[in-house]
Amino acid sequence: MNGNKKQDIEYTKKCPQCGSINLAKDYSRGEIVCQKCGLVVTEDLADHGPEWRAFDSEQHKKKARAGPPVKYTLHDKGLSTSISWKNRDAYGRSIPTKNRSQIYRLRKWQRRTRISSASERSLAEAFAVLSRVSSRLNLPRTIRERAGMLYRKAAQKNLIRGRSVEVVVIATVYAACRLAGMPRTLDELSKITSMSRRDIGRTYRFVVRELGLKMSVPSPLDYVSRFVNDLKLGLDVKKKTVEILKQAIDEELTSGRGPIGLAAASLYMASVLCGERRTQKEISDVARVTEVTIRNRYKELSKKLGIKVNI
DNA sequence: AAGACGAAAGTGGTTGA
DNA sequence: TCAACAACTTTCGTCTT
Repeated sequence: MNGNKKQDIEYTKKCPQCGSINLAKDYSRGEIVCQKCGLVVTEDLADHGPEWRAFDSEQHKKKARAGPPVKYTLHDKGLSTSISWKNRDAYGRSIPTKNRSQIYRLRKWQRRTRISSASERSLAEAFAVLSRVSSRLNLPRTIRERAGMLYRKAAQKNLIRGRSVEVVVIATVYAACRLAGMPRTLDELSKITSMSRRDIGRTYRFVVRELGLKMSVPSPLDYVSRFVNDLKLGLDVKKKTVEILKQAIDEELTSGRGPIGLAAASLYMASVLCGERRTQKEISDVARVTEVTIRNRYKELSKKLGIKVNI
């Protein structure tokens, strides 16, 4: 990274590294982060924003009752008092028996509130991770909420035990994307987090099994919108791509083939046919498959569907 | 010079014994 | 648990525009 990130850069300005204007505040870390290249532009935001994100109205009520926002890392700091188990007061005098039952009740409640604050703390951590991951992916709110719901279900069922909070959150994000018909690859997830594809996949399968989620196999059609957007292509190209893919599905050319490769190849063909041509390289960059795969698929499709593509 | 092409060898995940 | 297998990637030399 370049060394001048501490200069006075407003988050309304451009990223000094890649020039993108897509900078976003990351409340959970107190940073301004470039959404394109990941550069941390500024640290230490003056306003750390709300401690909590509300994922549904019920949760909002629960979280909103509290006073001013506090950084979750400071949760509990200086606020809790411990009550010794010895029956002595602050001066070391023994406490009269008539007050003992009162002290006992205090201890009991302290024990209870400790337990609840521990679980709330881990939820806070989870939602911080969720917020970070989903802003890196530019996920719509509905998907974030869905991932949040999945995580809470997983937490209720004690599925986090023995796993890191982070990997479970990422797995729920992966699941939520697929449920919403906007699948991301495990590679994408592992690239923006510190977890490996293996671990995310394993945790994902575990969560799906334990929560009894009904997952369907991703269709190539699910990828079209995103790729069209990323390549700034028109609506006609999108329509054409979908048309080609539907034909391919009808002719059963899709089984056993990777959905991304199929989507990429169809998009390539459609872009040429519509006169808004993108190179195989450009498409392979956004689709994250190689040009070779795009070539193989598109050769196959144009031959079997009888679609002539003149380069 | 850039893009497209395709052969050949390598990689990681799935499947079935 | 292991080997076979198909899809996909990497690499690289060649052809086309």
